[in-house]
Amino acid sequence: MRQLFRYTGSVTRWLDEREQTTWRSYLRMQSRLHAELHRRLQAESGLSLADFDVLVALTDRPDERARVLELATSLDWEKSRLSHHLARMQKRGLIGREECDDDGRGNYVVLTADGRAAIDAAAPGHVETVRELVFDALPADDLAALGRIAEAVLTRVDRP
Amino acid sequence: MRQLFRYTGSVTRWLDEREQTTWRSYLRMQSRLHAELHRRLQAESGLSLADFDVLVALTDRPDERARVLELATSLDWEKSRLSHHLARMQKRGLIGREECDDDGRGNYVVLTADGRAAIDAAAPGHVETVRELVFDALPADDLAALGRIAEAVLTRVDRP
DNA sequence: CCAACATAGGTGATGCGTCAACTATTCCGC
DNA sequence: GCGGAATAGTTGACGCATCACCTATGTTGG
Repeated sequence: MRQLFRYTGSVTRWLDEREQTTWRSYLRMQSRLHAELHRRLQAESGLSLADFDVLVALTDRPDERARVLELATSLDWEKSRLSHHLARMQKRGLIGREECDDDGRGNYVVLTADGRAAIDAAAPGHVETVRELVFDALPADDLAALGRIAEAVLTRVDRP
Repeated sequence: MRQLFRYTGSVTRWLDEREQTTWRSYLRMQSRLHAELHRRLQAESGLSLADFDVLVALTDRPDERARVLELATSLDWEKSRLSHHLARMQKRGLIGREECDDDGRGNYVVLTADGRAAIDAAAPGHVETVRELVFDALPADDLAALGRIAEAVLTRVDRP
């Protein structure tokens, strides 16, 4: 990452050469992978990765509808982010809103026919991209390691 | 990710249960990790991860100066993104500009004293966070796997 | 009942990232 | 040298993410 070894007097434990190489590779991979997934999805379907996630979360629901905060929880998004995003998606006709009878504050977010068509059209290509860029590139044991790594890091991040 | 198995007639090879679990874990990990690294860096130093990367790239240079497109290349950023970001960083006094004698179109980006102070103050805490959230969480063989995985995926993404 | 509080959700400002278009210089072939 | 292509860098528009704050409705203890 750079001459991080300059601060040798600090209490910080610096990264050694291998750690530094690994970290740089990870950062570069995640940035390039995200960009490429986004680019292809956008080009093939006009959806962003965020759109895709919202639509997937909606189709996961029994009635293809959900309260805004339910959706925010299952996406692990801030409600404000979701609110802004839903407004844009609604303008594009991908989702709609319905009154919530038992809670006057609430809203249901519903999948529109256009929204369903969009996710149905986008999903196969996106899955194929993920397979091509990730799963086809990894032997079984590295795949298993990836799962372990993700869970281990998540445990650290989620319990600070 | 959802009922991706619906499209069984398609040519797409779907993800099996283990692949799907792994993929979801990865997505969640990368999103939470990035958010947490950003949050802590921001709280402790007022720098964003992007600011950090730019400042690190600059301190990597012999004279702590670089042409804009050089910087863009080493960061692997689009020149437009960098241009916008440099404008914001300049407004905050983290970097400055200098005329380029041998190329009238060009600019040198230079690290200011404030910029150097900021990166010096931010780096130890950031490295410590990375160590705590990632390296301390992983046994040596998973760390090695992470390096292999990142390189394997990068090869796929970079050669389409 | 009603005041205090909690909850559902939206809004506006600001920073960030991408795209397409633009300006200004330099390079290169004639 | 000069006209067109290439290069360095910026700009504006727009989508996206976060933050702080706001409104409206529901809930609850006295």
